[in-house]
Amino acid sequence: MRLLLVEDDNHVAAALSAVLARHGFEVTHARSGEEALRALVPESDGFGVVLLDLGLPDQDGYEVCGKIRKRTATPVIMVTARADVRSRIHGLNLGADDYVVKPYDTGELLARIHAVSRRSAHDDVSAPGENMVLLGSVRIELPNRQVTVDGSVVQLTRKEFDLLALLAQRPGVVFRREQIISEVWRTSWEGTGRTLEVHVASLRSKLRMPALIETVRGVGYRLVAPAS
Amino acid sequence: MRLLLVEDDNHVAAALSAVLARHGFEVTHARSGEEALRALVPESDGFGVVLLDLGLPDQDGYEVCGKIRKRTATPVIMVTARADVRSRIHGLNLGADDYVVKPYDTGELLARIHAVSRRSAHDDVSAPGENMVLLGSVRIELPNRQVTVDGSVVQLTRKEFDLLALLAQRPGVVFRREQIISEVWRTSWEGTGRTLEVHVASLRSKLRMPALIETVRGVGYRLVAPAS
DNA sequence: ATTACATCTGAGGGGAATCTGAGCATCACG
DNA sequence: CGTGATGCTCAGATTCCCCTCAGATGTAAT
Repeated sequence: MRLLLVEDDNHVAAALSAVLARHGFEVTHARSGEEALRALVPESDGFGVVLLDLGLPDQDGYEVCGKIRKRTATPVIMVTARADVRSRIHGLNLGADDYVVKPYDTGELLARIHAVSRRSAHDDVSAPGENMVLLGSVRIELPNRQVTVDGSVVQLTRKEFDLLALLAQRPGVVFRREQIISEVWRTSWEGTGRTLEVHVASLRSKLRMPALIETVRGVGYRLVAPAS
Repeated sequence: MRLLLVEDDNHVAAALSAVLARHGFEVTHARSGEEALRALVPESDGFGVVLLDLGLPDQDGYEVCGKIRKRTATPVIMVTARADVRSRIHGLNLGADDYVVKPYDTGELLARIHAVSRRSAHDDVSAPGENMVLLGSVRIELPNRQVTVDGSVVQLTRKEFDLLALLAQRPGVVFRREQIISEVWRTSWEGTGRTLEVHVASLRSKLRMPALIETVRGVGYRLVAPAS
């Protein structure tokens, strides 16, 4: 599995990389927040997990985490010397999947990496095998995030695609609103806005097939399955 | 979201339940490993996360975690006083999603619960057979909230479906009115309204099989088991 | 800085889902 | 039968949920 290590201290990074490599990880090293974000372009990232050290020179580590979260769904483990509870809560609420305080035990870190990546293994869209979904005239290519309707490409934004991809994982089954929000937005965040509806509306209009996404009143949404 | 709290100390459980409830969780309390496992029967589980205290009277907490993992994909957060690294690693490698050491900060616990449930909002891969109930010519598909009678789809509203799904969990057994109301309406009100009757009536008419839902005078309702 | 776009927020409205209450039907029991 | 208790039907009234829209905020590229 590929792992992105964000850490400004070269010595620490080298030592940790060695350990991780010995346990089967393919480590990429980023020295700054900017470098990390550049590596995480959604179309080509393929990282299974991000190890994010908060003591970065160029940006606030929390900001970086927030930006990562907006860009991809790749799980993030924060690593930092800041042990106080407030920092932990802040980090976790920004969408981090775990928060480890230095100094940490390497074995535990490894166990936590495994725990986190175990969870998101399902969502992995890196294997180019059966990662295409066909629904009537709509074709969804998960790996390259492309959608075509009647053969012509439709440009979807990041959230639009994530939303569609989620629903397309199981056509016909109903996804609850909260479920969709936590999967697509991945941040504990109140539901007072009309955000989800807006994105659904935009999707419906772009796919030129409003009936494809069915709203299940009081519950959520689902894709209508092609006649079975 | 539903949460299963496994904790043998009633005082601790009560206090924690209150906090969790105040943050929007619907808490079920299990006092032993056995009780927890009984609550996690696939058909009625629906828990978003399990909080597992390791200091249980009847079984070793780690074993319970392993058994839970074999039974469902519901995320597990271990809570324990055992702080040593070896225990943490052991727990995480057994399939726990997070490991929190007592005494913990409640806010952090909440943040971790959110982080964990966020990550795994959907992954219990469901065999279609398990989540489908057949009653004569009526077929109920739980995941996609669809009901068909003689092969043709019947549109049910939210309450109608919830009500039918509840009764269908145990065909033949009688559900008491109050029981139905607290399950479907998730509130223990209901003084004097004719609400339940109205929904039952509507269900009967939509299913075109009035005899399917039998009213048990003075008690409640039940589905008649397919008599054949 | 400017621009283009993506995303989020809040108000307003419509329509389905749900609730309510009164009167009617049915049941259990004498 | 007669009677009270319980469940049923029906038609508004009401609530709730979702959609649309228009602008505010945020983000990435020039």
